[in-house]
Amino acid sequence: MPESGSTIIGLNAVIVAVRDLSPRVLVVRRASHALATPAQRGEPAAAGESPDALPFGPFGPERHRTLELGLRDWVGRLTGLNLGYVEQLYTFGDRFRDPRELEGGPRVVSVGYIALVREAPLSGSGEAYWRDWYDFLPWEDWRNGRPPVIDTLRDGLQQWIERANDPDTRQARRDRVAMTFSQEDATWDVERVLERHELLYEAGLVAEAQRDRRAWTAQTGSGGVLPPWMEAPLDESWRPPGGAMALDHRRILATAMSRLRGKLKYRPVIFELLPREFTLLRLQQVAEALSGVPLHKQNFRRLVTQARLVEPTGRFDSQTGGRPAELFQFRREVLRERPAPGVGIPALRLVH
Amino acid sequence: MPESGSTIIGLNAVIVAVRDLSPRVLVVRRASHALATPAQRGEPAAAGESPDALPFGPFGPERHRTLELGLRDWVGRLTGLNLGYVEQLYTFGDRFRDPRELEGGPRVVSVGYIALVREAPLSGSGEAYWRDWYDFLPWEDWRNGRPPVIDTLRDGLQQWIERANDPDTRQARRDRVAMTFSQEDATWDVERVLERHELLYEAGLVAEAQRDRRAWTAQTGSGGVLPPWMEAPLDESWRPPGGAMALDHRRILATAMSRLRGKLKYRPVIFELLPREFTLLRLQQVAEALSGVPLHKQNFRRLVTQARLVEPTGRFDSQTGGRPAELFQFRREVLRERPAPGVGIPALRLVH
DNA sequence: GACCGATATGCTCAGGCTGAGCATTACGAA
DNA sequence: TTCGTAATGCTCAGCCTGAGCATATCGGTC
Repeated sequence: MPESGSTIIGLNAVIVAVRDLSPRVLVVRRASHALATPAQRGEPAAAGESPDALPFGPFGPERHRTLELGLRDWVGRLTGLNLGYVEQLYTFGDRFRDPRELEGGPRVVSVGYIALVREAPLSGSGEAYWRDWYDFLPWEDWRNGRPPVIDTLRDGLQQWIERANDPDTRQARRDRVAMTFSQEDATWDVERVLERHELLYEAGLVAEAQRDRRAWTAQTGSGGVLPPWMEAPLDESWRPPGGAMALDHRRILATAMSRLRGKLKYRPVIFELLPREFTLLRLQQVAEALSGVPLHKQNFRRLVTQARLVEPTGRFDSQTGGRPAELFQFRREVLRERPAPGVGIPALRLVH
Repeated sequence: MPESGSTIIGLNAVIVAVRDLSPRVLVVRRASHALATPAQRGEPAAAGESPDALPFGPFGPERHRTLELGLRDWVGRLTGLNLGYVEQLYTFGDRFRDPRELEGGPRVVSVGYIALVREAPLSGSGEAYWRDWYDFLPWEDWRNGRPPVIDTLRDGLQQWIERANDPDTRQARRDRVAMTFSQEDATWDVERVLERHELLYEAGLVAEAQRDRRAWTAQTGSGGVLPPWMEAPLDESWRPPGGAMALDHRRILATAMSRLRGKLKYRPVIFELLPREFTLLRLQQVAEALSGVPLHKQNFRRLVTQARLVEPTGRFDSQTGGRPAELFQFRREVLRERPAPGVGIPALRLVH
């Protein structure tokens, strides 16, 4: 098998903004790799087009003192954005995460970052653009109740469970499905985005699983042994939900969503996405956009005001269609006072 | 300045076990690097000895399908341990994190992992041994009330605040100290281990800050400009608390402690450190050892039993010195039932 | 054989927070 | 003036948490 043995380090950025009710992520078009058969039969990109990719930049050890500074540098050049809040997510280094490895390309280890910005016009050299992150992970949006795609997924997962011959494997699969796609909607855990995506990948239900499987068999021949994480044969009638992304970028996006949803609860990161002054409704909308569940309005207000997370400015916004809403701003002092300030400290639950 | 421009990837492991009341981490002796002046005037290692280091292994892309499998492989060879729970922590890539870079050595980017094991005799090729993690971060152990070293640290931090000439900088420093080393003990946030360590490093209060500063000036000459994160001049009478570690390994340990303390609350990882059957007191002791705070006994029991995290086995342990304690075991089914099972879901607070 | 020290285990109660709904206020438009 | 639409205010039951008091059951001692 061709394998050069070399390794290179790169950086991927999940840059998040919220526009209106839509959480957006910055993507670039990536020329489809020869082996990466464009399998996205789903909604967003027409068949044959290149899938969206997260911005990627190489890490230049001679130029950058830290990984994060390296990231800020090339993101700035690509998009003109000056990143505010930046946090390292995870380092992705699985073999064949870039299919060019199959042809002897180097192992690409990529350090993923999440960055939060207030949406601004893009300049810079790249052809980056914003896209709703639920285009890629539609089953994560429960703001208007249970998303219909969930039923499809549960069907696919049920098939995956039944495909296992061994009863123990079947039980293990059943448990995993129950844990991540809990049967009763009330216990939907908004933070398990990554676990759900990994389960769908292993079950062969997302387009990338098909793509990687084809790339693998094309390279090793159909007689070759598939790695265990690609064992599941695909039902040919299956239409993979959600927009596919290049390489393992949908997994990186899922990691970012998990992390951000978790962080919301105990750190005031949400204000990185808002202008200095905002109404409480706007704050709630952004919290809902990110967490993907509707929140109880009065309780949400009570939460953020009683936690003294925000303070009134005395100014008002009259463009509401009803009674004017007071404008609030983030109270920085809260950082000194409370150990873990965040929105939805408990409220990130479905409203019934 | 010598700088080769090359980069290599390695793996660091923070392997944690709990023995009696002591949370332990696996370390190896590392030959002190020429530039890394042995500055540990603190308690544990005699001056001149090499500091402890976390186990480190190179990543071999040709051999290992994933980073984690690579880690399991060399840890197994080094220690004979078969790692159970393993989780990626963070990727460390700051310039000069390995002082050999100052002499033209390569940039070493290290992916840190935390692993939980039940303590077992060490075999394998290495001279690894267990050490109490509070030897390295003594200010994190509040199980017997406020640790005395806290007063020393607050003194040092006060000096650091006052050393700033600019009033804004002074206020920023004051805020940061208040946030991490909260003045009232009641609001001590056990999860901010990393933030506290980074603050102490920047304030020049831990031995590694001295060491790195000396290495830097030795290389660039005393006239050279120090990087901003090393600006603070050191008070010569200062005795840095806690045992120093090689390179940035104390920072990696702090990252692991932060992550583990946070995770305890919402994932049942604690059972990775316990035998299959245990008393509730033992469970509490391990939770206290990791979180570094005493817990209210009756409430702790109520928490874990009412959350149905454990189930009684009907067997008893009579070695308690008092009434025999019933043995319990982890209830795996809880994973399916509750979205975020963990011990101390709310109880990780000081008992008054 | 009763007593004591030590620990496990059981129970209660006040206070705070959460989920949920009802009520009132204040704008623009008809 | 009325109506539609939001913003904002208020209440209340239920649950969870912090804290303490009470009881059970061992080994060892007198």
